[in-house]
Amino acid sequence: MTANEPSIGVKTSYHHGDLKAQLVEAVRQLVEEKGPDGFSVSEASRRAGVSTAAPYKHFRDKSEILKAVIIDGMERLEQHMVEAAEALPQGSLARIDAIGQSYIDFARAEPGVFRLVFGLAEDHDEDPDLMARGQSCFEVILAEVAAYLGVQPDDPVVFQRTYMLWTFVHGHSFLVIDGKTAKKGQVVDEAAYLAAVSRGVLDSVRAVPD
Amino acid sequence: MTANEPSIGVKTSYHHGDLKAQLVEAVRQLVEEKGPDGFSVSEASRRAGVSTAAPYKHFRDKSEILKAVIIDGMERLEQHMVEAAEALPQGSLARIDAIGQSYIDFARAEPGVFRLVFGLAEDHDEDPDLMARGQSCFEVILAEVAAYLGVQPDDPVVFQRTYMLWTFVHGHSFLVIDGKTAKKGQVVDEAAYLAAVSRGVLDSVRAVPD
DNA sequence: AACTTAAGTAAGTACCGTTCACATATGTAA
DNA sequence: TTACATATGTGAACGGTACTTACTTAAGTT
Repeated sequence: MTANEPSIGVKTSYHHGDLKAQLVEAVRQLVEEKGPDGFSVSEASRRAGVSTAAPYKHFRDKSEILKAVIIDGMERLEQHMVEAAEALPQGSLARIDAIGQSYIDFARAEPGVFRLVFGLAEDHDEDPDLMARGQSCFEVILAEVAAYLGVQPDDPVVFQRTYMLWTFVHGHSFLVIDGKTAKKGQVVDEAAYLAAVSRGVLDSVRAVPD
Repeated sequence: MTANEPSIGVKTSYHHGDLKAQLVEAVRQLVEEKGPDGFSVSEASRRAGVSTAAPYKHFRDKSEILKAVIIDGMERLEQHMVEAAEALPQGSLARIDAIGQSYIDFARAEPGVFRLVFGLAEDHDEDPDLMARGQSCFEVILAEVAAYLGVQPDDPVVFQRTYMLWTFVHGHSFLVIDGKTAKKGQVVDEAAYLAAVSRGVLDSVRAVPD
């Protein structure tokens, strides 16, 4: 046992009992505190109250721990979106706006994790777990757009419009957490702004040729 | 002198002559090769053919080297945008589209640097150099949008529309380099897509209340 | 030619990622 | 219960990295 007491969880015996989950939680906290690349396995171990070698019984290497944090973040983001949608009537613009807003809110609440989820690692597209989770998130909005437009989800126009909305919300989220919008009262009313965009994308924009 | 020959530049004498610039270039290469957090000062020193302590005569610490790479990237991005615009008539939608396309092209060509420019470091918004460079980039599009809409650049509507365009292009760029669009023939014709969005944002979207 | 300063070096410190040999707890089967 | 396999912990070590320090050498400057 080290001189330091663990700062999260309790290690009551030689065996920890829940180390894997607590390491993920420790890394999540560190990522928010010090930025996506500002965490160390050592520091996470210290916070969980175990030796620096212990994590390697649960994860192959540092990047696997990161991946677990990313997947956890994706799951929470999707849940956040679903919850935001539930309160509003299906097939309504308000519901689509609420989903977009929840996406932006998540980025603001957990910028470190958000950055991690989207692109810190270069090789996301080679990992089937991550791609599947991402697809699952995308389908939440896709289903809503299909319902609003009154067509089948596999109609190409649904993908196009959903993608447009996503790029907008995604881009705005990044610019927000990068402080690029921090100049005084720009984008004062985010909700009105969102509504204008979704209206434009879903009602006004001409079809893009396939 | 180390056993390794420098891989970029030539060290003809005890004094290097151009170490600062060559370190930035070495880091730029490393960032593209190994990702934004996959570079080390040591490796960059090795590539420039100097000892690992030499960089600290030119930069305070690792983050200052990164910042130099970021500013260099921002300058090149802006130049890229300006060059793309020059070929086309001022005040035309084609010109605005070309600027957007050059932005996306840059992200595709230098995904590592692009990621660095936008948000790897958490504290961009606290650095006046970086903010000024970013603003300068933004103003390139702002001026074009103002010209297209036929109003003064300081008109609030110009900011709104420019910001909308930026979030779209920015979001799309990130999704592209993250491989999130890599599923078959989605967004087949990027140019047509861009044109539809810019048309929608600049011609169709209702005004957002201030 | 003497002095200051800019720009390099080698060696050292502290930390980090990872592995290894080993220790201890837990589960299963005799 | 006992014996053994397995899961999960430890401390010590290795090499790599960021950065500092004391020292050296080149390049102005007067």
